Amino acid sequence: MALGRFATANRSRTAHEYVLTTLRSAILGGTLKGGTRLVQAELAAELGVSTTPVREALRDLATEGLVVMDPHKGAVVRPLDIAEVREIYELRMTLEPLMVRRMIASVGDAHLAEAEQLQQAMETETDLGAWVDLNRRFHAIFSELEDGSRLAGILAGLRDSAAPYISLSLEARPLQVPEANAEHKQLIALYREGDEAAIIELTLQHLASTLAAIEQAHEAGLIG
Amino acid sequence: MALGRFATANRSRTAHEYVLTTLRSAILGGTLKGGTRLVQAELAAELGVSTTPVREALRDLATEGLVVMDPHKGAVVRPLDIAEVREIYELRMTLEPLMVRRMIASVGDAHLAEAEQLQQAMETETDLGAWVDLNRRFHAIFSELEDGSRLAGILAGLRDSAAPYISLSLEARPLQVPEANAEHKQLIALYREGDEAAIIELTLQHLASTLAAIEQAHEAGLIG
DNA sequence: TATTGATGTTGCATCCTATAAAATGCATGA
DNA sequence: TCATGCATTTTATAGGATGCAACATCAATA
Repeated sequence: MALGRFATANRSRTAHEYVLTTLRSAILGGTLKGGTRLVQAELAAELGVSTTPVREALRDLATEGLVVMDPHKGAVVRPLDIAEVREIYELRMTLEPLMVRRMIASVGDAHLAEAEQLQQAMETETDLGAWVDLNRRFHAIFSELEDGSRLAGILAGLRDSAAPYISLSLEARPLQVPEANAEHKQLIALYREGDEAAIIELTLQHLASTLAAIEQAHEAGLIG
Repeated sequence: MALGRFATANRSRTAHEYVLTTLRSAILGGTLKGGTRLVQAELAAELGVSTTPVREALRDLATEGLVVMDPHKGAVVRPLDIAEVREIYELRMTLEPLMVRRMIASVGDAHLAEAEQLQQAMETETDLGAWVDLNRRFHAIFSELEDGSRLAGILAGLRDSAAPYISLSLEARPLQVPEANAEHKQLIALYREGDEAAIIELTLQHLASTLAAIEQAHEAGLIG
């Protein structure tokens, strides 16, 4: 099942946590596609732990919404359909503005400098997987400002659920990358100015264009 | 710890599910108060299962946000503070209108008749615990119309998290009950008419007044 | 203050049981 | 005779119990 790539870069405090983060990365990154059966014994053997922490991790992913579990039947990677992606984006477009307002209040120069560094790295990054990872870290800088709040948790869950689709969409239409780079640059500038309305507008526009790209890729048959 | 009252009325398919629903009810109903330590061995003995399903249930509750778990430290019932209650209501006031729009589209006469029955039962109910349960079932009729959607899941989580506070607030200010009864009656009428704007307005007003009641009870020192 | 030891509790591995789905055999009807 | 439906067995896999090891906490001591 080729989880080794994820399994190595991971020094968790507990086996359960290790399995959880490994599986989550594999699902979000698209390595584990929707519909894949997740057999406890197989995963345990592959990751070098017993089935107990694997079961716990699968349950966590189930309540997070990334896998589906039925009693005595087992766990399956949740196969999102396009309707659910649309709902996720509807909710994000409703909630992200609230998040923006809070982040403006708590963002500092250090954060913006860090964001700028990542932004520049993304400009020159050619590997798509690496770019996606940088992108995640970029947005994490802002999200972590409000870490621990309900809103941040909900949005994180929504973003995670749509992440596999974004990866696929980027593969299908790589020209989205320069667009996103430009938007990130603009975003930093707007945060420097503290222009709330403009940030919200840019955010909504970014979400709308991402959803449009996913839908196009879906209609073209590039996404299940 | 007196979980027996919940433990009996529960015929789950798995021990894990049984523990999960039992603990959740106890937390939502206020039997297990915020800050209470949840020791796996104790719970297992009390519920007549081993520690394995208990741990799984605790993890579920942790990702639901009802308990906090630290590695090797254990689980504690999450002590909500008033700030978090405010955030929950802010989010609900943002999201419930979306939910209303969907529910109007899918509600039928049978649902409204069922809601009316519950509404009438609540008019005459004197026991507070029983009233709270009827209230939950009343709102569940509407929520279940959209069951399975992301939005419904998020809202269910938010409502659950605030539930202990609502219980406490009702105990502190029982006059909220007739108010709520009147609002429920009005709600049914508005759904019959399909008046979207009015339903949303009433919903927001209901949320605002509930939050105000909780805050008053909090300021009066009746709520931790 | 730092260190060490005792204690309680979690976390994990192993073994066993319960369950659901698949496979097999049998009977019945065309 | 063959196909089809039903009952029964088999097998794969999830769920649960138990025992032990790892860890955090706190108290006692230097």
